[in-house]
Amino acid sequence: MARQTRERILDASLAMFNAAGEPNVTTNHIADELGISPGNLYYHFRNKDDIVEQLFSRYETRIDDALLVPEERLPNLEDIWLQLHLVFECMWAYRFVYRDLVDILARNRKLKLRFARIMTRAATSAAAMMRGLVRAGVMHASDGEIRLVAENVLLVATFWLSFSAVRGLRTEVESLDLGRGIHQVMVLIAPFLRDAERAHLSTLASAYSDDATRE
Amino acid sequence: MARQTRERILDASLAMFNAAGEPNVTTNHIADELGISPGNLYYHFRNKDDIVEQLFSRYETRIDDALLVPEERLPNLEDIWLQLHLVFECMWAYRFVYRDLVDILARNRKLKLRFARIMTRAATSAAAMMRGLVRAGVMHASDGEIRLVAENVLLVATFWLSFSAVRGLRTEVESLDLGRGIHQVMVLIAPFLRDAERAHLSTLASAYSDDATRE
DNA sequence: GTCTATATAGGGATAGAC
DNA sequence: GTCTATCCCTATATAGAC
Repeated sequence: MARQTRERILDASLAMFNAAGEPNVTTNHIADELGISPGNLYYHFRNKDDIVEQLFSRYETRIDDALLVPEERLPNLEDIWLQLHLVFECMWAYRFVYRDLVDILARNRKLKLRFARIMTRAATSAAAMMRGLVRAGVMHASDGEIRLVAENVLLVATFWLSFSAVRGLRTEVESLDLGRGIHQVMVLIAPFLRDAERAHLSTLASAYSDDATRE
Repeated sequence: MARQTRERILDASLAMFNAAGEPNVTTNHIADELGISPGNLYYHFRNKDDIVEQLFSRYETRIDDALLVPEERLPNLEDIWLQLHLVFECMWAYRFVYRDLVDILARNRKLKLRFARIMTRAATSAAAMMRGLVRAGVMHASDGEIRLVAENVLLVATFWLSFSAVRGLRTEVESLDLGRGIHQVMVLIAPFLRDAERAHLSTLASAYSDDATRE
């Protein structure tokens, strides 16, 4: 049953970190939630940071997978949309990482390095996708433009959940907001698309944009 | 001397919050730094939140001022640049607010409401500036495009400092990064500019873009 | 206004019994 | 593997002397 308890601790920690923010959840809270003793929790994990790092490893595996660029053929808009969907689903599942990103990484040097690597991979992936669109004739942009836009894609994606939490008055960020996040990323590349594709995009977008910018 | 001590506490708190993050600075740290007793600190402020709220009020006054849109005439690119500069300088001065934004606002409902108001003002200001550029013939964009781009302007500006801290390996965000942040915001509107202005912009930008995306 | 001393609470973590 | 008990430490906050 050791394995099971360990997993239960990780699952509960993830849920509680996501709900309240990692800094606001103590090891005692986690033990209470599971109905186990704090001592038991510390039998399975060295300390709280150990739990965070294990969860980060899960996250890392999943985001690495989501960032794989299919090399077989030239990408189209649907490919981008699909990949963004995978990435945003992953960010949503591990949103505690993004909620207190700066603080978490500042307190843990190892995680900072690992996250920096993910960002580099993401930048490469985003630029590759856009260069694919250019080669496919769907998009028109110079390498310099692509580099700058890719950086903004990273930024918007990374902080979309935080932005969503802070913008407006809702206390809870809802899973619904993911679609709007994907849309806001697409807005970054829309100006560089061929007219037909841009029109196609704004059709897809109208579903989201209805209540996109109200407060 | 009461007034002076109060101000000294606020100044030291701001510096320490900015340096280490508000959650990582205790009232004892602040008292130690100033060479006063914790009791003295609590004579001047009800609690730590009181200090945070007073600093937030300073920030609020300054950002409100920076967000004022000059109504006299149609804006040009330099006006945008200047306003962004004022806004980014303010964000830099009170960067502790942005470093742990989600957590701080989640823990203090009043601040959440006040920040939401600032965001609404900022969105209005950004959209107004862009509509001004359109009327001046410098920019070409529909109202719908402006609304969406304004939202991304808000997001990039709000989280630029966090992004900068998390991207790459430097521990410290430097004041130098402000220029790059302004540049990344300009990248958002560049695709909608007339050719002449876009060229002008990329000339201004070359100073920043040299080491913009290295890791 | 400022200090010293202290109350109170909570979090992280460990020892040792079972 | 799990629990009970506990230690240590730090943070917030207050009381009362000066």
